Amino acid sequence: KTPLKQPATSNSALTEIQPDGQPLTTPTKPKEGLPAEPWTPTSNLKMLISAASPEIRSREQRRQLLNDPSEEHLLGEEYEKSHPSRKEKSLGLLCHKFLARYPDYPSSTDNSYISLDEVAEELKVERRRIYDIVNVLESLHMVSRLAKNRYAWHGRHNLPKTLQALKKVGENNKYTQQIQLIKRREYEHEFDLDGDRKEGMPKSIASKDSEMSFVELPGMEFRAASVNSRKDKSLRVMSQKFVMLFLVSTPQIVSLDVAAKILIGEEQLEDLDKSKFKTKIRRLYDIANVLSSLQLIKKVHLTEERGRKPAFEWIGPDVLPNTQDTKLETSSTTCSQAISEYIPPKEQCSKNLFPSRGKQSFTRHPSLIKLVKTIENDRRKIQSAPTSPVKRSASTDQNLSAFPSEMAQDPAIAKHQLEGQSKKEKENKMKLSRPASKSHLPLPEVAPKPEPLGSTAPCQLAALTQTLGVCAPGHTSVSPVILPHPHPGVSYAIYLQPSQAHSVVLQPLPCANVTGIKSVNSKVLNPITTEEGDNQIATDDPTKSVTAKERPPTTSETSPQRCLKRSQALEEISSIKRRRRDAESLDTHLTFFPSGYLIPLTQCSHGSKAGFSDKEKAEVCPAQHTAYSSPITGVIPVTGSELKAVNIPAFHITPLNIMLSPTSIAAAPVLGNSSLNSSNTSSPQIPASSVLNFTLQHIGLIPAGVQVPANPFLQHMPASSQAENVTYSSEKMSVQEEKVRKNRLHLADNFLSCPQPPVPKEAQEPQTVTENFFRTPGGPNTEPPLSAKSDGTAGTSPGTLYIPQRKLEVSED
DNA sequence: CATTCCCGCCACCGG
DNA sequence: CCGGTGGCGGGAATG
Repeated sequence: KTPLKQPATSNSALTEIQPDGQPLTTPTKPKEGLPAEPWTPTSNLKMLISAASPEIRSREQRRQLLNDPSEEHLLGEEYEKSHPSRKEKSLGLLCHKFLARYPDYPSSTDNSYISLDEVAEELKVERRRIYDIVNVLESLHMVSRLAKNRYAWHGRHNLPKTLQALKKVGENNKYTQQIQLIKRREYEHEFDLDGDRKEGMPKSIASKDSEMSFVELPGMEFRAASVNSRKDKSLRVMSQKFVMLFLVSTPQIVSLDVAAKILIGEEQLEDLDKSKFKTKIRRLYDIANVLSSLQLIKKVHLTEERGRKPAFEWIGPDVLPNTQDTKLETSSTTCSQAISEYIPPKEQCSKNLFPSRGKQSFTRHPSLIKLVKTIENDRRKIQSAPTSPVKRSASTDQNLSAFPSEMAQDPAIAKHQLEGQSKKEKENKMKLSRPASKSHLPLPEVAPKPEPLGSTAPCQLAALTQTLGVCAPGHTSVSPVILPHPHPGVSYAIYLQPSQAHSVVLQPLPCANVTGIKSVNSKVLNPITTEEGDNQIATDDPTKSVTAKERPPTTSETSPQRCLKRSQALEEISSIKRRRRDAESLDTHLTFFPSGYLIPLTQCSHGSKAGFSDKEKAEVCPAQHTAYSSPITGVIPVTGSELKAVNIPAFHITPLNIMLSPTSIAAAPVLGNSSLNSSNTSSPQIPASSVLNFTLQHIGLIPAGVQVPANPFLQHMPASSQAENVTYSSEKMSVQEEKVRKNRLHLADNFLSCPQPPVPKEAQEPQTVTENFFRTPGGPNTEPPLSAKSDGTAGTSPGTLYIPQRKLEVSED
């Protein structure tokens, strides 16, 4: 109804102009015109949000009619025309607005109370919608019900505890297993089209968890006391369960359908009541939207066989496994967070984003907006692309550090800066910040689809792998890069599905920059992936193959791991079995990934996002997506790393001449400790110099590109280089830069994520190692290197390693 | 057509 | 019994 209305347009224009006025005037009721709400503090925020919000951004490509061939900036934005747009009424946006009203970390002094109808009125939405938001917030103990129409706002203060509690409960519920089971089941279905299959264990692990009711926090319950109603039903509980799923699963990614199945509680096989399932999904979307607004999760797409399926990735703070003292909790939560806590609550969001600039002006700054939009769009594209290849400009970070001036060019960078200035976490609210946050991981991730393996053994391998950072070898001149291991949640493996593989690889990236790389990768990978993947995967268990090869038996089946396995398996198989042409391709492939440094990444759970934030900034959001999308890339690196770690004989490796870098060495010990001891010693001698470079670069003392000499390893990669050249061609800036960039990209791409197994305690060791390693250069502990996280990224240069922010943080602590 | 998810009916329940 | 809550699912908007 009234899709386009002139009047509306006018209104909108006005609205836009108004600094605060809600950009969205009530569509339904034209009468009120623009209510000038007293949004003082938040108004700016809103604007920002609206501007930044992905939804709005593309918004229908805005009138094509109008054209605005060039610029746009404000103009483009201004006439949105679409008032009634559904997106503008989305729960996510509404939630943003809601959140903007309250400080993330309200000081005890300010008592913020929430009056539902008041809020509803102000936000101009039906009360019903507010309930949706409040209910999930309540599930996180960010608010508590005081009385009838009244809630108390606690902000994120309780978040750490709540998450911890939820995680604990989730573990008790054996959600991990349930997830596994469901995935396996799915997998089976897929594979055995016919269904049937004897099914090893159709019934789930009885988790009679049944409905656990609402998880309360120690300090909180009494609050609600009198008016509190028990028996909370769905949304609240559902929300908690949903969060639990993220907290317990290793790649902290949960697909909607899996979540729905688990939440339905029914595991009983397939009685998937279709309608029930649908309803559940609907609810999950509601919850997810709110959680997304809270920056706790973000939407991703798992590329799976048959297309992609919606899923969400946890991007919230890591929850420490062990509770220990309260103090710990608080502090542990990431330094940045802690810091943020103390930050003035008030301005939080938007303002912080652009501190240096006038906030308002900044907000409106056309270029900024544009950037945001662009980013968003890119991100979107990437995401949307079914099998989008990787793209992401790894270069971003480097550039930043190296050449600040260049920032302008890279949107990501710009963002980065912005964020950097402000406290990162805080601004999360803004959509702007969002993109940045996403990107934090430099490594591409692999989406895992655990199903295949069904097997059993828990995989420590994965853990190992994860633990170690895998380094993708740079190409040619590039110095070795170290990838920080993303933490558990961060990365995941992509499924390599046979079918997908092709597509993925082949498809060009939306992003120009990356494209080149991608294509290269694709070339190499394709052959293998495609064929092998299909055959292999379909046919046998990757695990088996792996094992045969020399893999440590223990591989587990975590989803990510599986991926790895698969990929590895593929590779191996291909190499061995399919020597024929495949072998060739393989070689190429191998070539492609010459050496890598393994760094032990600790999986420190503690890493806080804040740490990431830096990285995030550096990496544009798209990157992540990219990562996901490009399974291939990820696979390769992983393999290499794993191999090393495992001591796999690597014939594969051999050709490459992979050497163990210092990193690897460091890693070795870690590995041993962590779980499999397989190799440790195997590492060959590593040139000390490389290490130094590493460190130095890392620290930022040396420009990444510079360190060249050290890496002997990189030198070989004939095929790959060729590919690169070919693909890449096109224009280049300075050769060097380009190269670097490429490398980076490569690296990034390559870095696959290693899946992280849930290995709580062991992490410490690795961490320690890592820290020491890094510190060495710097000096005594202190965190000279990246010191502030902000620079970590910057410091990094092409060849440089990425240091995981977490580490830094950890070390700092 | 598939995915996302808004809208709002209407059952429930606390007061 | 009333009005606040919030389950629930149709079906519209989007992809």
